Amino acid sequence: MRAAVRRRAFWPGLRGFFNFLIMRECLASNAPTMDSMTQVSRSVAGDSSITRVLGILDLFTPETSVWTVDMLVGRLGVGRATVYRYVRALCDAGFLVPVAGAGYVLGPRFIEFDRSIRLADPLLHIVPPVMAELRDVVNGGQLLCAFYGLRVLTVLQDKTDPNITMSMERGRPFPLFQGSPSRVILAHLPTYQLRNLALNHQAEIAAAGLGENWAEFRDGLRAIRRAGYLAASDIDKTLVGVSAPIFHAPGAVTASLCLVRTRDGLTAEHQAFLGGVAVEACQRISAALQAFRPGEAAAFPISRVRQAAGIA
Amino acid sequence: MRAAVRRRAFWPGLRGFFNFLIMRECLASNAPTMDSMTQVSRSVAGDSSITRVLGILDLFTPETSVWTVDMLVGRLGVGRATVYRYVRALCDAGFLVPVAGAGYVLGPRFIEFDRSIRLADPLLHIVPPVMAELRDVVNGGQLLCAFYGLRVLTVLQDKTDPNITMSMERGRPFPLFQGSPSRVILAHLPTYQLRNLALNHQAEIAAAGLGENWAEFRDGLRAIRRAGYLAASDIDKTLVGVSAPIFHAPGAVTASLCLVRTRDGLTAEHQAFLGGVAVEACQRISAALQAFRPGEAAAFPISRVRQAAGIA
DNA sequence: TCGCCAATTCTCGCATTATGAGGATTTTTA
DNA sequence: TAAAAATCCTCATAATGCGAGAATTGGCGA
Repeated sequence: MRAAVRRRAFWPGLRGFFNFLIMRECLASNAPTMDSMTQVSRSVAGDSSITRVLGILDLFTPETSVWTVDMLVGRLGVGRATVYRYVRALCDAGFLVPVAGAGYVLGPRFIEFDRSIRLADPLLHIVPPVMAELRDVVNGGQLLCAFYGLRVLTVLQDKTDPNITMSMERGRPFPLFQGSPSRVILAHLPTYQLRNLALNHQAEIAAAGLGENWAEFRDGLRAIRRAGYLAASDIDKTLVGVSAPIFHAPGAVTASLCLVRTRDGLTAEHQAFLGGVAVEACQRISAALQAFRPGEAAAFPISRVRQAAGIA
Repeated sequence: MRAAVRRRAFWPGLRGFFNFLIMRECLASNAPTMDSMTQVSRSVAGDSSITRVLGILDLFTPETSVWTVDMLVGRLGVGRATVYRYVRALCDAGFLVPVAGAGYVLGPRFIEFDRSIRLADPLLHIVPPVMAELRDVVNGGQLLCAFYGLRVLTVLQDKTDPNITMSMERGRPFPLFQGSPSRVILAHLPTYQLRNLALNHQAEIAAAGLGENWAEFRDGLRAIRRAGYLAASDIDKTLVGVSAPIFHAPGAVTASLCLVRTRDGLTAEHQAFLGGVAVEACQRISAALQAFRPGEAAAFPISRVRQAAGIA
């Protein structure tokens, strides 16, 4: 009750700030906010104190980046003491930080872990020089997108054309079935994975126009695989993304490189040219990746679609 | 047992890769690896399944970025089923991802959360243009360091002098009592916070040469506060960092800007000049921060040193 | 495409430990 | 310095996390 008073004291201002941020981002790209889409598919968890604690972190979005204990009590439906226990554990681990007055925000641990991932990622050692080399040829923008479990997200960005306002900086998630970076990765997944996906995500696949049934889905992806690259503009309608796959082992896709140009006046020939550039670059990247330490099986994330999940 | 066989199959190669990374980093900066120092002070937690689960993530360092279930069983001393339960919760939340064969690595959630923090951080909207403006004046490097709870870490970096090899990119933690960015923040903390720090971290303060007792500690920091900036080269001996504080509210320090130059041939006059530049820039940044949305109390992390911790 | 084997999940009884209410403490602000 | 708000501590109760083994699934080779 008392906290509610405090909250009102600084909340409207913050809201204003974050609305500004969101608007800025939405205006920058013509794409709708995709975060919410990926956010939803995440809450398939069971119930235990552990999932409840981890679930708290999901509440901290750019739109709602400050949570007071009282807000959490209301949201989680558990006692105040329990919320304090949860929050304390997360604070001790550095995942949350208290802010002046009251409330908590995401903590420094995420920034540190991101660095840790960057340091350990061979892709980020190999790709930057390739991107720099391609910069003038592409004359637009480039994205490196990694495949994590069942998520695709940008891990590296390079932009030259100031007219291209890509809000696709590191950390921005892609819907699994939309955008050329995702779909070109999808196309190179092993068959049994694709079958599981078709079983578990039929509605989303149909909604993305990837086919109404398994045969259509499979054949569509096979066509992409045959072409070697995929050009599409299904996320930002004013842009075209030309993506090719990157493999950490023969037949094992792990990422994709996406060359971005404004759609305006881009001929089919030019698209094909960009496709060739992307494929050639990705072949070099893949080779470097596999040769990084000779004879080594690298540690790259794999997809894991649970069959049981589809039955429920 | 069977997993141990698999592990041996790919482990040596990975070790080689990461040793390479670590070496590369240590060679780049002449500074000792500080991560371990900050790592240690983190494990003050009690014991519960929650802290145990969160503690698992701490095991994933750049040196040991892949953990198999069997390794975790050995390390945590809990049953295999329990480890699977923990790992599953973390995977479902996106904090871990299974890799081919066996084992887990840090997941995409950290990359997404880092972006979330970047989007919500007013500093990252205000400071880049200031850094760009200072680039030619400084003619070296610049760091923006944020104060998170009781941690200081780099959140933004700008480098022009190629001779300065700063391994201080985003996410790199600073020891609380070392380095000019940390110490200049320390100097502007409220008195009761400093008193708690002096109680709880006496040994570290003495080790960092900040005084053997409360009076020395306080007076040293007061001198820094009087000067308005701090020049030091206590982390990388070949460099000098000149730092000034940034305030999110009058008297409430939240970050620091650090101008970096090679120590070689840097006169006292030049140091004073850089100090003036830093102070002036930070005053502008602070003003912008406080004016970002007029009349609003912003949500900045605060330090919270628990008095009870000092008694134990 | 099928089948095998390792990797993961499930089942269930038991015991540890998470929970909530309210009071004690600490932190912060005036 | 003192008052108010936020955070933490204590303890009895009951829920739920734990471990061992069985059952299942997913990944890889033929």
